[in-house]
Amino acid sequence: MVSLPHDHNENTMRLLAEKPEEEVFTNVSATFGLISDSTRLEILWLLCHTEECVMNIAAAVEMSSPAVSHHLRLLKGAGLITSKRVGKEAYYTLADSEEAQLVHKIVDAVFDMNCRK
Amino acid sequence: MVSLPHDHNENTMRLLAEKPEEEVFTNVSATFGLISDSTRLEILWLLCHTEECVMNIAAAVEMSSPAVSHHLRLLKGAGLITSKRVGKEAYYTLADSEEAQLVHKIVDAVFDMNCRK
DNA sequence: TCAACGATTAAACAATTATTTAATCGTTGA
DNA sequence: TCAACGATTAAATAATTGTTTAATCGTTGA
Repeated sequence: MVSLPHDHNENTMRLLAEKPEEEVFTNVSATFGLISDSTRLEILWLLCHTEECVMNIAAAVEMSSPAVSHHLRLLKGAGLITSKRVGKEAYYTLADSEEAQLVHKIVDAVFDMNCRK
Repeated sequence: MVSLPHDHNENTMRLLAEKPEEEVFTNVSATFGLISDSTRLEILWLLCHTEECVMNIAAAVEMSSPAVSHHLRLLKGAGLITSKRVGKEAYYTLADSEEAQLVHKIVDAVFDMNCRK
């Protein structure tokens, strides 16, 4: 329950009463954090459209495999991508979850907008 | 034009041919960067629903005004919010632009999803 | 079985980003 | 006009995050 120094908008107090928990902001911002790094976004974009092993992903985004591995771990930890091991290779692709679908849609929407201007 | 160490998915080469420019990834990830900080997300959420001065925003998110000012500057620089000065106060609110609308929609969608679970 | 390969991990380092503190600017009203 | 207030800026500091390097793990095929 916060009190405001100034009182010029009755809207605000009502609004603050229904403000989501701190934790929700943390979780939501963490989701955006996953795609706020251009390398990681590039990797995710790739995995939205194909399934690939670490070496190929690394070549595609022109980064070392440890760096890519690190980003993959974050994306996987958040449940946005999945992996399977086939022989020596680990293949990554977009997860089949509601969250992954939503992020995919969101990424597409922002790309659309950004490519129009 | 990249070449891949391995060749196990014909999809990928085709895909890479239409991969967006590096700059697009940078711009898009920067947009997500704006809402990847929980304080800034909280501020933006607030300004999506009301118009307020810096002191009240600072009280609502329980931060100092210089810190809030700094975040406001980033959001404004990106065109997501606007401000007007009335007397001593500066009032901030969501910008009336296509980009701001899209970000608003996106934020709502992720909140919805996060609050259901 | 062991060398080669791809993937992962950990530690060190580099870079970026957020917050605090202190100083300054602009506006108002006494 | 000047003191009080709200907002902003700048510099210093703190915290977070990304990348490199080196070492390790798991799998395969010679």
